[in-house]
Amino acid sequence: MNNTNYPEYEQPAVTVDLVIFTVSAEKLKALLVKRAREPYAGSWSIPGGFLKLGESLDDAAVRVMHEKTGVKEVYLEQLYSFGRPERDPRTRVITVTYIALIPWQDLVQPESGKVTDLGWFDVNELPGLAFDHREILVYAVNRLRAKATYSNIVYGLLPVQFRLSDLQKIYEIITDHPLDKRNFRKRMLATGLLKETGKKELTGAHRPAMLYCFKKREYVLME
Amino acid sequence: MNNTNYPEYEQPAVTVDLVIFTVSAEKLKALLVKRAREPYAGSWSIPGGFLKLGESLDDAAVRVMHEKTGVKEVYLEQLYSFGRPERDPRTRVITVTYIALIPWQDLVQPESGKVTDLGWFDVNELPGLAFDHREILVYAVNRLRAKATYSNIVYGLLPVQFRLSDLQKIYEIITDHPLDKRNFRKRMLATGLLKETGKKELTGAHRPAMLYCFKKREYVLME
DNA sequence: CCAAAAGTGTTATTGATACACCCATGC
DNA sequence: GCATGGGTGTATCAATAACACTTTTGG
Repeated sequence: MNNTNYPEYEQPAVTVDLVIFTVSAEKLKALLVKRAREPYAGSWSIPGGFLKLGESLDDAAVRVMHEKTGVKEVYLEQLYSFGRPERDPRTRVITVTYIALIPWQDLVQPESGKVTDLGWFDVNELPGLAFDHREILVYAVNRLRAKATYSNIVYGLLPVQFRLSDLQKIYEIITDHPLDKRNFRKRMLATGLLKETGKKELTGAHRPAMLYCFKKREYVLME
Repeated sequence: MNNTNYPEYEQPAVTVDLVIFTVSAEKLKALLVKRAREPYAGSWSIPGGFLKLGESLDDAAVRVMHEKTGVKEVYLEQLYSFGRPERDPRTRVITVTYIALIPWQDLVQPESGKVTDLGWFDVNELPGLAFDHREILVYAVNRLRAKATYSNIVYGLLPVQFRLSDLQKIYEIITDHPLDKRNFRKRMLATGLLKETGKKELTGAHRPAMLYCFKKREYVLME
């Protein structure tokens, strides 16, 4: 024993892994990284990295987010910690996972042009994933679905200004249920979280839509 | 670098800490341990321990629970992972925290007879706590409050058989709101999660109450 | 017969759901 | 003028909330 009462035996490694969501082309998608090295070389995995000793868990999540997407200001929420002893074949690794939400419009190069080791995948058509990353991703999708129904979490998937039909579409994609347009609008406006911008959408061969924004871009429980 | 692609620099320590709840004497209480050693020697803290390399996070939680209460079969749920670099003054420690619920009646020696380094504290009258344990405890209470309103989580605080008034009292204590007796009973029976046992409470100078139990003692969402 | 907790229904209010047509624009 | 999505109101139904007295037992 040392005099600090801390164990001297080996400690597990700690990583921070992210399930980064966006919505595009009517699909809920997650960002995956193709692994370059063993184990699971060539497999897709969710992005992550080792926790550095000086940084908090949240800081590590922000760092990984920035490394993979170039974006810093996003919705981030700790999801769960996974730590089965066998989840990494080499050594003991505890992973603290996060959900991140990013508006499709904020991505620097949508559909990852020439970068082939990064890809956005429809969460309903996932490739084989390394480690226990499928379990993590499924857990994240369930959490996102649940929170969409009782919070304004989807603001993280929308640009600053949006049409009510954009908002409705996001809800429909995440929960996979169609919504009634009139009831949806009534309910959303009743929350008091939205504000008309006064501006109108210009493009499109149809009546232009009022653009709305969230009064505060922060997580709030609804209803 | 080694050939496993794992960092050779120092890893943080990983602990598993528990917020163990019970309800007694009309109060929601948490189990605290008086620290024997520095840092925070003499302060109260939530029970916990270092993760062993061969055990899962859940296994570690069960182990700590058993060590402190002598009880193994309890409701356990992972709460959150805390990892501010300065949260332990000596070295980097990530803690994965859990909530545990235990029926007062299951405790071997209620009000911890001669054991003075363990104590049950009203969550509204907490002593000074070591590390960031106050933050963790407050977080746990909020989670328990929230879940009480939309799940049957309170089964973990009740013995196998109980009166509907016991159930109501638990809800009132956790949420700190009085409930209407008739509406409460209607709503609870409507969930279909309860079953009459046929037995009746015997003690007491009043009409004996029907005893109920949960059809399944497992976590279910309500409403 | 008194104290103590158990048990039991109805009404009013509120929120949720279902549903169909006209409007403004670009081409 | 036609195709496209934008925008609006009412009626029904379901869930929730408010509310007070009778019953059974022990002492």
